[in-house]
Amino acid sequence: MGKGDDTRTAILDRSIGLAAEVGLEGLTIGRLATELHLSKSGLFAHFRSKEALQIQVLDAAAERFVDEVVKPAVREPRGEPRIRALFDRWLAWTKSNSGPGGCLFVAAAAELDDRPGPVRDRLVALQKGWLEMIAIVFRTGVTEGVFRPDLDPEEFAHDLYSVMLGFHHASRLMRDPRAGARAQAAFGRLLSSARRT
Amino acid sequence: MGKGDDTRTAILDRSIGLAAEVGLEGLTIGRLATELHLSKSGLFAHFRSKEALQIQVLDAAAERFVDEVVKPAVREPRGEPRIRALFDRWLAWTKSNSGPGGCLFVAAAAELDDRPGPVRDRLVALQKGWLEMIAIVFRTGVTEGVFRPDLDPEEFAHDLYSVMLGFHHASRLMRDPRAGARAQAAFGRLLSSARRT
DNA sequence: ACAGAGAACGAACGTTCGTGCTCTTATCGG
DNA sequence: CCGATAAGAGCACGAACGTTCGTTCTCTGT
Repeated sequence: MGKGDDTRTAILDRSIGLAAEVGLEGLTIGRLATELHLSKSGLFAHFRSKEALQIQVLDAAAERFVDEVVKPAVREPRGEPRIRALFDRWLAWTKSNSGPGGCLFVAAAAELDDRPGPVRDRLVALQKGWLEMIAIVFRTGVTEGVFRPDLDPEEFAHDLYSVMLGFHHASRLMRDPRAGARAQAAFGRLLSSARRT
Repeated sequence: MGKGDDTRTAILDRSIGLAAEVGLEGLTIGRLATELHLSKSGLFAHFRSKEALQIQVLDAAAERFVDEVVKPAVREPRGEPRIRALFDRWLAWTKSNSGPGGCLFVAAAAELDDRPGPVRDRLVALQKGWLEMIAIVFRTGVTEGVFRPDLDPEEFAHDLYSVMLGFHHASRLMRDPRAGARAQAAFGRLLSSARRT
């Protein structure tokens, strides 16, 4: 504990925002130090390599994501309300993440596509966890009798993620004001095709 | 013209592959020169700045995309065959683009999300053109009477692009062998919901 | 009061970055 | 076959990169 942890938290905080803008590779220790009024070496000492920093940034972002998106959602009633909360909060997370940059995970996903290494491995693990979370929520909806039992929960998760990616693209890159409405519409169609008849 | 154009083409060729791997920012003149057995300065002379190189890389990739995806697709019959050809060839383009890296445009989209400048502007323009192309193909399907006239063609384009993004994510990052099948399934659902009853 | 740990500093390292020069070699029209 | 012109090499630059080092504070526990 103590002061060091506060600094570390502040570093990771800024890193998340910065990495969402310029990527995990574009994230630079020098710039980070300047913005936080630290020396490069002092900042560097908190992590012993840039790679370690990148991984910890991913972990910190995931922790925040769970707090802001997953936890509140699982407090909603099983079935449709819960999955809708998941979706709505994910949208809000992507929109905020404040200022520029969009969602760190989406940015990192494209960046680490084909660059093997521990950082990529960590991201894949986190994404797998998130997709599994969606699938689980869907499955509980099935056992509750509101979703069709003949559907593959993982495919549902995949499709939902596609909607989210489409939203990110339309809103962040294309700056399309209809992005939100379209994401909601696509989500609605996905839901209604998953509902038990 | 002469030899210079051959070199330029070779540079852009390698640049497209490299940029798909490491991004347009990660694309480096030094590495490019080494791989192509050129001097940094000799290579640099072809473009007068890195930014100009990045833009020309985007343009070159777009040109190739049109040749490999759009042109063959518009030779297909109007309506469903044409839009299916568009989709299938896009999938093939994303898979090949040979070796690692995936689709340059998807990578660039995430990278340039919130980084203003001429490169981003160029990418947005190209993406807008591509989305418009999808919408136009959809519209001709409407006038042919095979697609529902009450649907928004641009929304259809948006939804189709979402499917593509989902495929890219599942296949490139997650290395999910079911990515192709799921993309086809999602495409099938999108199509059947767009067909006239 | 003193020892030790933790946190941050400034300076420097070897590399690589993009970008300029100048100079030499190839190419091609008259 | 020659001379203009295009293409590329060679070299150097300032800046930024990640990383290491030795040092200096400021706490905390004994």
